[in-house]
Amino acid sequence: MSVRHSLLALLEQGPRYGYGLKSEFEAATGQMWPLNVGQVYTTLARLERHGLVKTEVEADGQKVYHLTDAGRVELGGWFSGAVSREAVPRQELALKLIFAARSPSADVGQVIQKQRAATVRSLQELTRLKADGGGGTGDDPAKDLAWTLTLDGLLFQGEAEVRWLDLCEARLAGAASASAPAPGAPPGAEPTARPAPDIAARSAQADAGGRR
Amino acid sequence: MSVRHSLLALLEQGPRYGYGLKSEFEAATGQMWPLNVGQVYTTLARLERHGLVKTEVEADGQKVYHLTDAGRVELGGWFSGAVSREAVPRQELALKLIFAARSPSADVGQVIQKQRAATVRSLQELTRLKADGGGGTGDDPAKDLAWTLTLDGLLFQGEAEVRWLDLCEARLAGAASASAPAPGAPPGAEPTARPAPDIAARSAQADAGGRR
DNA sequence: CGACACATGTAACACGTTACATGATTTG
DNA sequence: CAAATCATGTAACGTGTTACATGTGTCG
Repeated sequence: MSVRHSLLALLEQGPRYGYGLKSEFEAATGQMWPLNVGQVYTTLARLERHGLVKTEVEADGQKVYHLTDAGRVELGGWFSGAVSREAVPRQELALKLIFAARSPSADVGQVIQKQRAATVRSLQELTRLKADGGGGTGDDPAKDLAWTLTLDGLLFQGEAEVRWLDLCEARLAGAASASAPAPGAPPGAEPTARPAPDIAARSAQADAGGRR
Repeated sequence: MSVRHSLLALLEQGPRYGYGLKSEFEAATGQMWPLNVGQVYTTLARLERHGLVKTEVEADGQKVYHLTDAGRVELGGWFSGAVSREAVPRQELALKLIFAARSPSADVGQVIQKQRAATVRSLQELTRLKADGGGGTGDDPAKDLAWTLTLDGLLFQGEAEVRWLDLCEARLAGAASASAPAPGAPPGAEPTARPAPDIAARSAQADAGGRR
């Protein structure tokens, strides 16, 4: 759903070659998301099959793709509609924890720790990237924007994930102690989300090797 | 990647019928994720092709699926590895904003507002669901756990998304005023993420109709 | 009897992704 | 000249997803 619409967005600004779309896509995302040329052509073929795009063959055999009216409508629909988190990929991580919790062979706590460590590592990497200015050092403003938006998005997602993992850990510990009551643990004391700002800002040392 | 591994996890607890896996999957996720039976069979066929699952045909023609050693290894790998946000679906929303920002026909501000409104609505819906106790009213503890984890995950994701959208809005306003300098806007005053806790707790009234 | 749950599958499609094959043109 | 870039595409695979076709058994 993303490549598809992105190509339509690029074609909105005028007819292009398939190859050109690849470069433009990568330019627009600041090399954040490399795109295989092959995928451009397969996607264009599907778009053409759906009547969102039309092809014109030039004298030398090269093909120029351009948007149809239906394509313009589709693009408008993308821009005016919202992206839903529920519809999109089943939350794999939640699924994983659910099944890890009921698996005899898996240790949920460890699954959480593994994921948490990986996410924190990725957050540190992202903060580093952001501090570096995104590689381009300010040559292309569009690229910088793309980088900033993307990096921020990943950071926010990652921070939310870490907080969620912590909450899950607490919840699962509570569930475990419910079946085998822990000493001095008052029932009904539900674990709650604690605010955990600046996760990514914490030093690598503090987290290296994982907590616990 | 999710259904695949979930089925392996279910088969870890013993051989099952394809149909039974569907019910168990839905029971495990508390009906959070309905699963088409057809997909169970197609997925099982793929798993068998990869040698992660084996079939035994009973006298009456019914098939029993069970895990192979390779399947057990694969499952272990799932549990012990981390899920990466970068690899998984290209952040569609970021992509959308990037292309909306450079599209003459789209109004980025409006795209952001639309998405924000939808996300806030979904957050309210989620909080409502959570308050309701997840439909099951405590009959099945596994189901409650699944619901809690999932709902919390969606809540955290959604809250992060709203905060990110706000940040994007500020950034884009800054970028716009950079090309056409706003009066009294000191350059170098970078917009920053403000903490925005309890977004979902805000009343529906306050947000109905969108801000602005 | 008829509806419903159990049980099995196929066909078809969408999207993403990679690997491979081919050739023209440009440029160091 | 050789390498890189421009340019086009096909084949194949993985995953998710839906719609359809078929049959058995059970229970009201």
